[in-house]
Amino acid sequence: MPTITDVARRAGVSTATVSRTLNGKSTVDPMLAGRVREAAEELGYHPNGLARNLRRQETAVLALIISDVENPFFTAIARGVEDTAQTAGYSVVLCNSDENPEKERRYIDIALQERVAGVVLSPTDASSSIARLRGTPVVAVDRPLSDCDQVLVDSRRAAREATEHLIGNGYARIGCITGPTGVRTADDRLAGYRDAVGGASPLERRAEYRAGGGRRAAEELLACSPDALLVGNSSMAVGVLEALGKAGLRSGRDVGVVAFDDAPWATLIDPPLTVIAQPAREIGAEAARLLLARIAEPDRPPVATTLRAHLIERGSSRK
Amino acid sequence: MPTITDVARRAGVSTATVSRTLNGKSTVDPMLAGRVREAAEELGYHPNGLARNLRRQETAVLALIISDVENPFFTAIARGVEDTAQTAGYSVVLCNSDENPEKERRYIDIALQERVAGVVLSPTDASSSIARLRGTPVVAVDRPLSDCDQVLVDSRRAAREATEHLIGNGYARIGCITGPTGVRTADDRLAGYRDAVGGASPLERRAEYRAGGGRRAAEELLACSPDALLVGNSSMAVGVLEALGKAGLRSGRDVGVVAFDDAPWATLIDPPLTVIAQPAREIGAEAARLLLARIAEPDRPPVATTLRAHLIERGSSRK
DNA sequence: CTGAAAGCGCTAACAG
DNA sequence: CTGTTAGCGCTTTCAG
Repeated sequence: MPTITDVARRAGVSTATVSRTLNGKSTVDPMLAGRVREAAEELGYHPNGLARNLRRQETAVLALIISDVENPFFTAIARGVEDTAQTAGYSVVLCNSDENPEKERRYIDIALQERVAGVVLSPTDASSSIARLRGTPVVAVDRPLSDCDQVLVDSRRAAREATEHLIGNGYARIGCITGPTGVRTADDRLAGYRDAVGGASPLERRAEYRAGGGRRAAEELLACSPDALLVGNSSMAVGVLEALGKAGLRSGRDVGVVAFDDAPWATLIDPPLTVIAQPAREIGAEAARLLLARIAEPDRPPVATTLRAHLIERGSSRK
Repeated sequence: MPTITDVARRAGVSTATVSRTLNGKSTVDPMLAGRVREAAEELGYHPNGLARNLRRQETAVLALIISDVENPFFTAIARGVEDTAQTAGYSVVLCNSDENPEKERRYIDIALQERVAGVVLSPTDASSSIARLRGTPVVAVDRPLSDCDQVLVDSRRAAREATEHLIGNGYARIGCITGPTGVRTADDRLAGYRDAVGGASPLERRAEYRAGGGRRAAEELLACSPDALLVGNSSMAVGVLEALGKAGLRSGRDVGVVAFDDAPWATLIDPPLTVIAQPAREIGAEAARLLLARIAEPDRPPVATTLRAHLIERGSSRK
């Protein structure tokens, strides 16, 4: 791979001139500039970003570490981050920690080693890996991280409201299927559910935030004949709905269902799924804004933004 | 941020010793090694990957540039790539080109600049940006790229079979909704459709590979009263099904529907959606394997793998 | 087994 | 406006 020296030699100028031309920093004689560009073109020269960044001590790339690429909620966040980062001249690379603290740690280390300008993280656990991040701007999304910027959603309240909505619609034995213990959103959603039903209930189940988790939890819970279910996310909802179908139960009429996340398919099913829509893209956009702000001004106090989720009432929560 | 020099000073050794200790390359006196590790720990030292890679002239990261993060087909590919890359000790960063050649170009440049070990790409167009990649191992997925390793799916045949399946089930006015001209999978799917219906048809529509595109195309096509629809991907299918619903048409009975990609929700709707399932994860895994092979042996001739999609017959293609 | 020193490719003073 | 030069932080000969 050709280097700046090759280009310089070929154009008959110094490396400094090549650098200046290609970066458009200082002004360069148009003729030399022409020669440089030509030489670069002919050689198929690509600046070595490693060297450049090493020298400049900065990168225009942001890392986004999310816990599940296959979850539309997180990909929507990714879009939000990306859109606002792009317009600010940053690129974003996405890493999938897969809800796995070990993989998360690996990606954090990589982000650190590659000296990205900042990282947006949906932490798998509340604290562990954050310690490593000292020094690099970070913002947490979806789940809290002590002492840093964060963009959260008021899950607890949303869960409570959704449960109250079910109660208001005449459901009396409401179950809750949520994510694993320790995952903050899962805990919060359970807490909100309890707020509404008046404390812990035997109709609570925890499982992976995936279709399989939802299915297993629902199958188990169905033995207790609940008449409604609050479901922790849309992946789980897929499993829950499958389980309902297999048991010959119709959502709404037999078992009221409300799930977090407004999946694209929510209106396609019959009855359409009542959901708690989270402003995922906006979460991403806000996270990117906070990150950019922190990069610009590393010492400002951390800010926590909490966005609101809102209930979209559809058929699955009406008898 | 502390450097290797800081660590060396604190441990009272040379930078060379620090490097050796931390990389476990050569053997180092256990006592010195202990001091080094301790110093590194205390300082919160993270090796600067930029410097390291610059020196070593290699990175253990792969770039995966896909055309739509919000499309489950591509995220499944991502999982496939990631899983096999991980086990080989590589990490993968994901970039979303958003079907935008401009963004694709940016990400390719970044990948090159950061000197990633290789890139997996689902190209937005057949050739343009590839030229830049000379020198870096690349494998194309989902869509072809001249002169390089690729992992494709036999879309044309799958589309033909799906259309024949509809014909076999008694549908006679079959429409086709596919992606934009120039996107190879879109062209292939249309070609397969034509193979089955015996040539170009007035019931063809092209649109963005998104829900909105599917919806608009379907609304338009519905004016021609087709009795069945072959749909280019699952995002489009969402829009198509919405349009059907709005028009009071039931899939299967009124309008047969087959769509590419087995979305998780396909079995949730009524009737369940007949799909052409593509082995997305396997595509990713195979792409990663090819890439790794090429990294190891840059001069071997390009290989093209074609995987088969298969029809999963469900209710939406039966009257 | 350890240290000194060179250099990866680039940018940014600093002179000219 | 252009060239010379000194590193950015790290690894890796080469001596000791």
